[in-house]
Amino acid sequence: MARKRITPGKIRLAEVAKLAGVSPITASRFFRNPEALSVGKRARVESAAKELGYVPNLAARALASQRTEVIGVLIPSLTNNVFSDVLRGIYDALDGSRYSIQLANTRYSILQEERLLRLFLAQKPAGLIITGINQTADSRNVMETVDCPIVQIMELGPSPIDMMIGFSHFDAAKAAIAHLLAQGYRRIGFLGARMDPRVQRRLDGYRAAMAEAALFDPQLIVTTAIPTSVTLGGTLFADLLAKAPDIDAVFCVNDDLALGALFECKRRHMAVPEQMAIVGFNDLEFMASSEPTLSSVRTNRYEMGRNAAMMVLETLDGRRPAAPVVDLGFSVMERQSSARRS
Amino acid sequence: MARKRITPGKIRLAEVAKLAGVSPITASRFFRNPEALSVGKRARVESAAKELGYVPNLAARALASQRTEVIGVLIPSLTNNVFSDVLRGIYDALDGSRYSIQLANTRYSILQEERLLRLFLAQKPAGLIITGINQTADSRNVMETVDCPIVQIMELGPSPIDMMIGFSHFDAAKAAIAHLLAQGYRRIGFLGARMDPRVQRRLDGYRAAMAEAALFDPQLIVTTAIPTSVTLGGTLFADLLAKAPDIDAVFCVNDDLALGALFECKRRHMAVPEQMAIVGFNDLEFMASSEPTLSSVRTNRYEMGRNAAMMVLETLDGRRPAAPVVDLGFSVMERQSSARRS
DNA sequence: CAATGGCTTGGTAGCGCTGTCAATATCGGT
DNA sequence: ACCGATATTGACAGCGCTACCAAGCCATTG
Repeated sequence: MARKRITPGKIRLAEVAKLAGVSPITASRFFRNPEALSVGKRARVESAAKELGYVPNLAARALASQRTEVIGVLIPSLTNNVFSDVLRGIYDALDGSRYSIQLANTRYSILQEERLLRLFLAQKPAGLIITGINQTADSRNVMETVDCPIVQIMELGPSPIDMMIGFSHFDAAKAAIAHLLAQGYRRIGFLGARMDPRVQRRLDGYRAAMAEAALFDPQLIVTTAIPTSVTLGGTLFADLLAKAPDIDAVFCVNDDLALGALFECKRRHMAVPEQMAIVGFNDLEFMASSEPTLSSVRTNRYEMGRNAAMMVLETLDGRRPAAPVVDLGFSVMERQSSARRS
Repeated sequence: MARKRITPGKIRLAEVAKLAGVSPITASRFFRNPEALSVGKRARVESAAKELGYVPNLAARALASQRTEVIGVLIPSLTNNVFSDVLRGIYDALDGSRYSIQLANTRYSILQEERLLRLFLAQKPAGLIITGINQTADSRNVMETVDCPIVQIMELGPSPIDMMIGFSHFDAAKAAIAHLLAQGYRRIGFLGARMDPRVQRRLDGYRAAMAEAALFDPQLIVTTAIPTSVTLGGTLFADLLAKAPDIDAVFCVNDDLALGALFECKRRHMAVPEQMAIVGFNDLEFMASSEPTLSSVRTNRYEMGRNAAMMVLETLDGRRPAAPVVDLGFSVMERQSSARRS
């Protein structure tokens, strides 16, 4: 026969309830919905809990209530600064709430993503934040059957699973090119790395803008599947120059590439922007303080993370967010590196 | 009387056991220690689980076993690239294991850290990874009484709580200064931001190296509590030049500051390294591809995270790691920005 | 004054799994 | 063929909390 597995010093809800002179269930209610208690008992339970240093056992709570207080977050990369900003927003928004974060890294693989998704959803998360709109069909199915708020972040698309917050990468890239065209640049190269779906859409935006201006030329495009880096920016820029020596500007799908291109220009003693204009994407902090300062497309990454988490919280609170799809927009930061052609 | 709360479609361990023709407890054992089963039953349980798509309920497991399969990770910042590298190492090491990560951000506050620590430890984590060696006395007490592997990362110190992996920030800074001295630089400035304990120790290393060379001068030091950024690097460097216009080199406590200083030099048309040598810290990727390339102290951040997680895993497996304290060292990457003085 | 209804509180059972120990099967050695 | 030792398997209870229902309490109402 199994023995009583008594746990000596541990403080359980029952101990708090006894000290407060109420039933365990009333004490339990105090932690979930204090409003439901009479003022007197509320105070008694509160002080008893504090006196004993009670910390609820989350596993027991999850088992009994059949739900957890965990919000799953799926992002494709931990290295990319873009996602660290988003993450910071999410953590900040959830700070102080009773929810915690379960983070996983899909490494830009939608199959990996699907696997992680199943893993997460099996534990009944309170909510889910997932990157992008390119999930596998199975992933979508799983998400549609599950009953928890889901926010897709980073971009916008036609059929949100539940909620969505992001901006149009196509429009953002197009606006960057429009800026360069307005400044008088004509042979505008394109540098792309990693080529994930969002980068792909930036390429589409570039292509559309160039085609509209009747300036499109496939020779101007250099891309690679290799993950981005400053060094890679230099290499790709060199490749581009080899293919199209007559370019007068380059649009980089992110700021690391742009910085690499800038350094490569310096190495070749090419004047920026006189001989070569450069525009990046994301507007990381350093873009505003380089020499020359680098133009970029500002995206609101921190707000994206923060709002996504807040949308989840609101839904969990029963208050449906004002809009299920939020466009955070972007703005082209026009700096020295793309100033008007002399 | 309470009703049977039956959950219709859900697959529980009992269902798997029934299909496999074994008792639930045997099925349970399969998931925790397959070796303990006979080959036949092992195969039967395995195929039954796969057929039903069984996913264990972690909350129930945690409640019954009185422990979780979560490794807590406490880091001071989500923005700092340094920590994203460490995190990536941790995630990579734990990928495929049954453990998951619970991440929290202390925001460089040891009080915040203590609060998060209590929160974590109350849920009985399988292990803990914590940044640095400057915890509050209470934090230390809590950690010493708890029974789980704990790894302190990022630096080394005299009295590890349990395990420790890092390097000497003091020695690393001293080596950077030694390099500059060897190259013939004499008036070497110091730029510091955030000034967390590790940065402080780098300052100590700088001070010691300069004092040994009889070149120490407090006028050469510029620090601030403001979080680091490239822009700040430019600003601090300008401050330093105002205080000590005769400096011939500058040691920056991180690479962002170094990059900012480089840009400021360019803005002032100061030749690097002819008029001003620059050395950074951490050796982020871009340091090797800037123009000129920037010297820095390479630290093994990814390995630090990876090894820390592996040390936890080994301990949980009952295999005590070879060494409880690991010094990952550093290396001074000598590049153009600190080449010999002409 | 009984009936009604809202607010609070409590009792009971069970969420899905595993720790402990006991029982049974297997095996080599004498 | 018997013994003890080892490898497998099973029974039971309970981890700490909450869902559900019921009951108690009080004020209001016809």
